[in-house]
Amino acid sequence: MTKARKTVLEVVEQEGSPLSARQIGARIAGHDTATVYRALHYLEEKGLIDSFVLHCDRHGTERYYTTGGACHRHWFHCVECHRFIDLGECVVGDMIEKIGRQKGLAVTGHTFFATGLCADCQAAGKMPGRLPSDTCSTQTD
Amino acid sequence: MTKARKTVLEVVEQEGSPLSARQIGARIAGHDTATVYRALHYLEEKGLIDSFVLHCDRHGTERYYTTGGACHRHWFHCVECHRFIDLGECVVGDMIEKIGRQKGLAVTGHTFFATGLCADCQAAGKMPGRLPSDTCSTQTD
DNA sequence: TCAATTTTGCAAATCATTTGCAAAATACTG
DNA sequence: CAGTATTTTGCAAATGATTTGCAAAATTGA
Ligand SMILES: [Mn+2]
Ligand SMILES: [Mn+2]
Ligand SMILES: [Zn+2]
Ligand SMILES: [Zn+2]
Repeated sequence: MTKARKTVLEVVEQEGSPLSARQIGARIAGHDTATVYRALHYLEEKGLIDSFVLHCDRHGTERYYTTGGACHRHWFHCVECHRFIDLGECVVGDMIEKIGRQKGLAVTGHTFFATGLCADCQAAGKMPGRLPSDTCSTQTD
Repeated sequence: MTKARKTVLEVVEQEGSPLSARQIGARIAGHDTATVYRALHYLEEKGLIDSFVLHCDRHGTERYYTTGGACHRHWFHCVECHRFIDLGECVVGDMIEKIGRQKGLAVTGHTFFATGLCADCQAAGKMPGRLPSDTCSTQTD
């Protein structure tokens, strides 16, 4: 494990919630974007991190990385403040495994996440279909 | 509803399984890529189609479009032949709604799909972690 | 210590998707 | 219907995330 890869892994593990490559790069000093992406590929292939692709109006289509391993989790993405909220350990794995087996499929992976408004943003009076004038107050990088 | 938009909608509805913008464009004669994308945005905003973003090694990160409306479904993507297989009507909507409510979240949408090997590709002796020399026999566009 | 292998930084390339802009199509109005 | 306002489209150029070629730097191993 090289220093760059270790650093990327530590950033992902310490954050706890999903991070984009751009966000990871911003948290690392002195490493090129290509190195970050190559480290992410390496770590995912080793099973040390997981990823999923999410599209939101503000950030477009980006891949997000989380800690990997046996106990994988799923997330909620607030379309207003763009924070991720932990939905807990996977509760759909067994379900999809069973459905797949009924159809003769060998399920090796799945992607699951929800979107909407977090509690804070609801309290702030934001509506799901918000105006473009609304700002992104919490997530700037 | 303009002709271009109607054509795009018909292509999506007639296909039944998810299609990428590229595939949709290939099924339509005489319409620019930009027009296809703009039609897709329009149709999705009107709730006539749904979409999700999926990443696979062969096709990279692409957005896939399906028929929209009340009864939405989820899909399995074969990483070998790249066909989509219908997993039936959504069975996670209520579940995630409940989990969200417990955490004070206003869930407005979710993405859920599985990946692996379809029955045909398993029978053909393909393994989930396949070699780059394996070819994409069924999906060419 | 020296050659072989792997990793990195930098710049350029990819590729899906978006956007500016003027022409074409459509909707409206008198 | 004619004339004008609004919307949509085609084309080309721009975007932005991600990938890749290549030579230098770092690491490995004998
Ligand atoms: Mn976001
Ligand atoms: Mn595919
Ligand atoms: Zn929020
Ligand atoms: Zn298959």
